[in-house]
Amino acid sequence: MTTSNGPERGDGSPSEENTDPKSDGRPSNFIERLIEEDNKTGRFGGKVHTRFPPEPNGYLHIGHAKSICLNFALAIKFGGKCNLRFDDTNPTTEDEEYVRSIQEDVRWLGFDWEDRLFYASDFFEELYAFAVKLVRKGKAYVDNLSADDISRHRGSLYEPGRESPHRERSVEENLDLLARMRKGEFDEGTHVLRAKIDMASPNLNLRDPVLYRIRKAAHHRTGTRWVIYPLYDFAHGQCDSLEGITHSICTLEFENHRALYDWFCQELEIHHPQQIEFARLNLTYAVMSKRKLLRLVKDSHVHGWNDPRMLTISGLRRRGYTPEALRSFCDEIGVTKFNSVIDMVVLENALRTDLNRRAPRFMAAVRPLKVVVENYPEGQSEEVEAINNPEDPAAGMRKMPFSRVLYIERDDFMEDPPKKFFRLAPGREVRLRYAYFVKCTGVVKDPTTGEVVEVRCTYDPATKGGDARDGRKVKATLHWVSASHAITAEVRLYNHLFSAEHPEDVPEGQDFLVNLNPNSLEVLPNAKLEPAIAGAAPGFRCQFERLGYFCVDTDSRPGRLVFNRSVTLKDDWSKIQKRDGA
RNA sequence: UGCCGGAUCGUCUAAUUGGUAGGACAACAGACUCUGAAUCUGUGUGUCGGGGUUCAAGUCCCUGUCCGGCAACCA
Repeated sequence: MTTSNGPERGDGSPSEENTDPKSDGRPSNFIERLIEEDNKTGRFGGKVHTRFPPEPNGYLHIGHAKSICLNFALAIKFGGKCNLRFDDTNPTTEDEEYVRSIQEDVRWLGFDWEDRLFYASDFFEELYAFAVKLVRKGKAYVDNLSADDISRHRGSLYEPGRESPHRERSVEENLDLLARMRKGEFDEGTHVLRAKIDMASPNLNLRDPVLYRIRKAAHHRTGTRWVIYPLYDFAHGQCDSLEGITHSICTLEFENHRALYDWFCQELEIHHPQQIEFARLNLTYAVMSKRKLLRLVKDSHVHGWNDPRMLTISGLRRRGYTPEALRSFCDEIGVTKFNSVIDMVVLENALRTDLNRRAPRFMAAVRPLKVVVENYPEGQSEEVEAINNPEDPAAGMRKMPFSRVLYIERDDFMEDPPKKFFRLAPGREVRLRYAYFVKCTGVVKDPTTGEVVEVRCTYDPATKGGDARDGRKVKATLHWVSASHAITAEVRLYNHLFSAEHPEDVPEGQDFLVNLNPNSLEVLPNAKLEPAIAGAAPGFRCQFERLGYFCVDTDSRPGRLVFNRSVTLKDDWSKIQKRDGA
């Protein structure tokens, strides 16, 4: 066997080396420029330490991948480190399951936090001490206004807020109240700790933000040890500080929180990282918010978080995406503060580019159409040699069985073809890749439906291997499989989950679900595959020639392979069809 | 009516910080081709508007317009 690249697991590693960020020296985005500036002035002693800080309340998606790549690549590029930190300050929404999946996803993407795995909950004691310090300084107070009242006192975007009647409690009373909050003496919602800043600030985040709330819920790590939990603003920056983060990179919606971030670091007199905001990733034909993804899962519009139509990392992984493709995508789209929407084809193209280079090719008729080669002896078969990967000579060759009855792709035959169709049609000759030229002599139709159920052909023995020695040309080369040797598999074709380019643009009163694409999944239970692929294991990726890149799904069972279409090949013919408005 | 941020080809993104507006993707055309793939070649009236400074402005100043975010005891 000359095959050197047979089906094997495609989830992993040997060839999937980490592609480091471009190191052409020049900063490639505004964040790198800011860091270079800090390094020049010695602001952090030339140190660069970033972190990826997910909340374990959902699965990671492609937007997180952008952040992960950014943070880890920055650390690599500047010779620093990047931590993984779970921002687990809200016990009611967080779960161990997410902690597990997030770590798996970050690792799969190719990044390593080494021994620097942190949890905000690791710092609950320190955070509490910070709160006490603030109270002692007269910069925080316990309020027992209701949530509604606090909200009402906050004012509006256009009017200043009003101070709480409890704002001027004594330090002693505040200390006492805070201690009793911690001890669990009060019910949820009755008391909060608030910073004392400025109820008239034009930045609403500075209107005495809540620092701690009472939540008598079990935390996935600290159990019932705590009944008060810090809010994001009071946890995030201080955790950054405690971990020695230098550059705290987050998305644009936290821009207005930076003033608070800075205020805490100053008042607490602790190491003060620089918060830098960038625009989150948006893609056409997709939604990205965790809330909406959760909705898709909970309402069963998809089959779970790792449904291959989901742009979660686990969904993309199952779909057949490679870490390399995702990384190069993230690199390609850049980092700015501009609220942009990336065309989905950019993502798809990143996968094509990666897989074209290294995916072995196979033949598969996913919508098989029977072809009988009339002048090929019944019961006879032979083997033809096929190239495993024309982009990679080292991938070698394999043999494919050829015989009298074959399957071709239904789309490759038309009884009455339009002008630009140059595949098989009555009277026309085409090449069966690596095998022979065949000429269509007729069709057999279903007498009731009129549907073509069989194509009749003759082959030219002189064209063996696919070459016509007489210099004869054909306009098309088709993929095919031998019917008696083929294996049957299920193939799942995926299309955009949403049919609208911007699914969230909906008329008043409707929501993004109206834009769900009813044809996002098409299951073809009777695809015919060449036998060489029979042993493929889940995760194995390959190209089905002329169709696209596919991978073996985890739903596969012995004797029953299931393939996911990861992405189609580019297809000029379908473009012509669309343009000529078929 | 407030605060913060943003605006460069269709889309994303560069521009040595005041000195030839470039790349990628898309699109189109062609070459090549045993994948209508890949590859190669070619194709662009793009700096939000109006003023100003300057020999020179995407970059600086003034002014306007449009877009996004912000009023959880979520992150």
